[in-house]
Amino acid sequence: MQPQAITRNAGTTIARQHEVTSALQILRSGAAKAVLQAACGAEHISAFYFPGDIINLGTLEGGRQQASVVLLSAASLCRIPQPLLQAHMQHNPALATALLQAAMQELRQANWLGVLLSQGSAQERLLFFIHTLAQRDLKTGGSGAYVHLAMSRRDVANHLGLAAATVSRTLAHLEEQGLLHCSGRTITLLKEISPRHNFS
Amino acid sequence: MQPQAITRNAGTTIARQHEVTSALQILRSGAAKAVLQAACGAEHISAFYFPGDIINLGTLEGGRQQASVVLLSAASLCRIPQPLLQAHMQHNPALATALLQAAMQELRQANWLGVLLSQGSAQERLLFFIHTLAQRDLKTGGSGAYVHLAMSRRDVANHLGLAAATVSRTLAHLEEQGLLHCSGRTITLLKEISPRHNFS
DNA sequence: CGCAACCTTGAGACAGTTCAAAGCTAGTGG
DNA sequence: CCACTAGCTTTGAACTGTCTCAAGGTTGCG
Repeated sequence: MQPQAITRNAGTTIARQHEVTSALQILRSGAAKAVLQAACGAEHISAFYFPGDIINLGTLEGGRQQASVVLLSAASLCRIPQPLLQAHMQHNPALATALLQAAMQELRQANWLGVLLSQGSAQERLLFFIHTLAQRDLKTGGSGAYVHLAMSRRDVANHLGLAAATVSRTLAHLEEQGLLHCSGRTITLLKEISPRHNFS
Repeated sequence: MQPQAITRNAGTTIARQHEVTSALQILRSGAAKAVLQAACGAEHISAFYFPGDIINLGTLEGGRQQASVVLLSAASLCRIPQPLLQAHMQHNPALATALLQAAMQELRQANWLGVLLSQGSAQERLLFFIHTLAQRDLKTGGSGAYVHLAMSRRDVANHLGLAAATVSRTLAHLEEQGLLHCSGRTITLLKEISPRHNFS
């Protein structure tokens, strides 16, 4: 019973909504999106995952996966079987705490997305999103000066509750303002971004 | 070191954003709202709490309170000091699991709110909200036939990402359609509500 | 090279917002 | 017990940010 290293291609579904699994998956490289499917057919991308993120926290202890997770690029995963996880938890109670903290972190992000979706303009939503990606880049050793979007405009739009056309237009507008430069899926930040909706 | 019963009046703040506390609080009666304050001054009501709900899960294990919690009516709380909680957890490992499950439940609700905020019309948002309250009423022994709103229209509007005027208008419209009857803060359900955005 | 998916841009439509005024309700103090 | 007040709710009218629809441009892959 060992942790397993796994590699998969872009487009692969690595977790399915409602699923009950017996292993925790952690993204080691690449990017993924969490897609929440409503009964009526509507879909919402509730989160994006990057290296270090836990994919299926929800399936712990017999819970069900809240959303399907689809890879946005080729990626590698680390799979930790449930029994192994439990063995570790017995030796190391801090692990349970760490998982609870991870869950609270996810909740925090979902709540801030709620603030954005309920009160932000298209521009605020986009700036916040880019800012978040840049922060993430900083934390994982990047310069924070440019951001590579792993996802399509349509995915960004869906996540932020906008139309794809609006994302396109708003990016163009931000570029006119000299805030950033945008070429394909690479965004170069030209000024400090201080989204109106700051974390706190 | 015992659990404490506490009673407070409407309007009392029973948890503050960013706070680090050393006790878990559970709502025993009454209702409350969780208010997330952004640095810019914007506020979003991320959730409403009802009897049985845990108010400050986020403060467990040195975590910080994610949002302020304000009572919507006179209420009673049960306060469980951290040491007591930990003592129980040692005897009963299932308790840690239960807390993680509670956190995942909160996350689930936040995610569904996201779907609603990003893709639902005003009518869908309201129907979903009322439906949720009715379901809650059913679970706690009510008939599910009528719903008492513990919160103001403005609070409902804020939570659903609408203007208060829109909530008022939409309720009037739903009443015209014969779906429900609305008198003050009491809503009587006249037909089965099947929101387009079903849980799943 | 050709296809399929993605992205951009324009024009028009519309749901919901804002602002404002008037009606209602519940709590307070005389 | 009633008058008063502050906040909540409703409703109207005008406005606007974003959506939808559609057409053309671009990219990348087989």
